[in-house]
Amino acid sequence: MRNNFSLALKKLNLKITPKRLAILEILMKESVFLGPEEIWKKLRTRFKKIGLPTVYRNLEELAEGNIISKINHPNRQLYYYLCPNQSPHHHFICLSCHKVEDINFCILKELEEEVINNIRGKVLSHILQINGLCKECFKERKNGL
Amino acid sequence: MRNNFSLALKKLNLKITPKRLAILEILMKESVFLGPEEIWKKLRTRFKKIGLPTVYRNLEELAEGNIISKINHPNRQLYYYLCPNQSPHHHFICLSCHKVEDINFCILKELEEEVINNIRGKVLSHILQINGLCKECFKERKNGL
DNA sequence: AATTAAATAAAAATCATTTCTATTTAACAC
DNA sequence: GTGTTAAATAGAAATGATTTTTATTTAATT
Ligand SMILES: [Zn+2]
Ligand SMILES: [Zn+2]
Ligand SMILES: [Zn+2]
Ligand SMILES: [Zn+2]
Repeated sequence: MRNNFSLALKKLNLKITPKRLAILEILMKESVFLGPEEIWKKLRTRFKKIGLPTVYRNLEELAEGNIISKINHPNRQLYYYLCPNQSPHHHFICLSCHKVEDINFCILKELEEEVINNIRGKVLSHILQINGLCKECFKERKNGL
Repeated sequence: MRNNFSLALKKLNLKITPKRLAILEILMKESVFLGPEEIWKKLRTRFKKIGLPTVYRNLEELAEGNIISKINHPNRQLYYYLCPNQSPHHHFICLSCHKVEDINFCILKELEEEVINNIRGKVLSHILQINGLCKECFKERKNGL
């Protein structure tokens, strides 16, 4: 996987730096979305010198290059997620525990058809995200915990 | 329509203030999404005393009450839109001229089915938005204008 | 080893948004 | 209309996540 990352970074003309790889490794281990500050804290256990702006910058570049995906959180802060699933799909995020799960369909085709036929414009990007409570968090809330 | 607004505000236990109605009137006239500062500038032609925090607060309350809808802009700033279309649907926004157009389908049903069957959690909210160029802006860009 | 452009640390700035407090106003009862 | 009360507001100030800046370091290439 480290090799895949290196390859992906090469393709984007991003240098393969230890910190960049560490950010990807941290994200890869997680099934929840993480914010820049959380990632920074984890990085600081491995690097004695690492600035928060470096984390912000790298996350932005990686998202720009579609290696990681940005989460649309209601609190409007930045969160990122590295999805192992390569096929086009969308995400369910748990607002309680931050777990990300795949929604196994992508509506891009239908959307583009609609936009071409009715709006006669061009699609540049689309957001589809479901916010809710995962199985475990929903159960807990039902039980009043 | 002013009466409809008053009724809607009543239902939300929000007082019917001139400024609140003015914000709704401004948004109703527009086919583009507007930011708090743009709305504030328009309001200042009618009210000599009006604070920007009042605009922010009101927009938030109106969005919370589903009278207006929040736009998900890539620049992550706040924008709002008052849609005349009451039926459940989603929006195409033009990143160039800020026009909002309706996408005439809502995928809430399919999403909930997927979440119930596969994720076994609860849907609290969902975002579907298409960002692109409207007919006019797309034409302009094609022509290299 | 030398070269060069990209990446980084650290400090500082930014600026959209929110909070705070004293004052005003809408809604309601009389 | 007058009085009462809770909500709304103005204005000033604070907030804090994110971005910018600049000098230094490092990855990649020769
Ligand atoms: Zn995924
Ligand atoms: Zn959860
Ligand atoms: Zn347009
Ligand atoms: Zn609409």
